[in-house]
Amino acid sequence: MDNAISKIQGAITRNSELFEEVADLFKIFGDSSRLKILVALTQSDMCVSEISEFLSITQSAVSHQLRILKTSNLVKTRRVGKNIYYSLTDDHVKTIIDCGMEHVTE
Amino acid sequence: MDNAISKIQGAITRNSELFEEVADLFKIFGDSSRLKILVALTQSDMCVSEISEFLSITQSAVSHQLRILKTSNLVKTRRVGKNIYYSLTDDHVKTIIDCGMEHVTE
DNA sequence: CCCATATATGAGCAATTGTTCATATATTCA
DNA sequence: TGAATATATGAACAATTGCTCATATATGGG
Repeated sequence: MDNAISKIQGAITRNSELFEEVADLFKIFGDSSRLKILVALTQSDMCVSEISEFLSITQSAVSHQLRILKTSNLVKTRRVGKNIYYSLTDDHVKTIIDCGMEHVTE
Repeated sequence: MDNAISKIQGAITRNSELFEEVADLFKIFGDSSRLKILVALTQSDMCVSEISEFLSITQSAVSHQLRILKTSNLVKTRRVGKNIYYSLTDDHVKTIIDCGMEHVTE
């Protein structure tokens, strides 16, 4: 009696694209540099050089990661003089991170 | 006045290992095969061949993914005759997935 | 306008990842 | 016990990833 199972299969196959999107979202949170950037941004907007400094990685590396975050609409930018400040687009980000934190910290 | 920033930096640097753990958790959800397996398991326990069938990937590939899920304690197993049934260890998994789904579906 | 500073971008590379194929292990049934 | 079935495992490989280096772009100050 795999009727129940085949219903599940149906639901998942039918929404395959959705799950791929969700997986892609999680993938973004799945790198510690990006995660730390996002965590930092939940506390305060920051510019590239600030992030680069506290993560101890190259400005270039930070820029690359920020581009990924921006492309996926998790962060937005505003220019202030020579600096470009990054901030979260919404607070889903914080919710998701908290969700993961809760699991890890039991 | 980067006092605020340096506090954030401190908090993140101090908890660096925690964030790496959290990132590793998200990484697991960041593959669509694994995600779909987890989603399926929120609905019903399933054995390897059932999963393999509905995901349309090799039994071997499923086993490999299940091993990852088991190693990270997201799923547990029980043997029933020739089959090994996989189930979620707790419902944090569902919570996390729902979190991500909510963001994607706006 | 030119120079210093801030950020972005592209190429290249090592490391990691997800899959498949072949094979090993384990359990049931005749 | 031996064949059939279910699952696990290891090697190999292509694809992806995250970083660095070099360089491009853009802004503000003198």
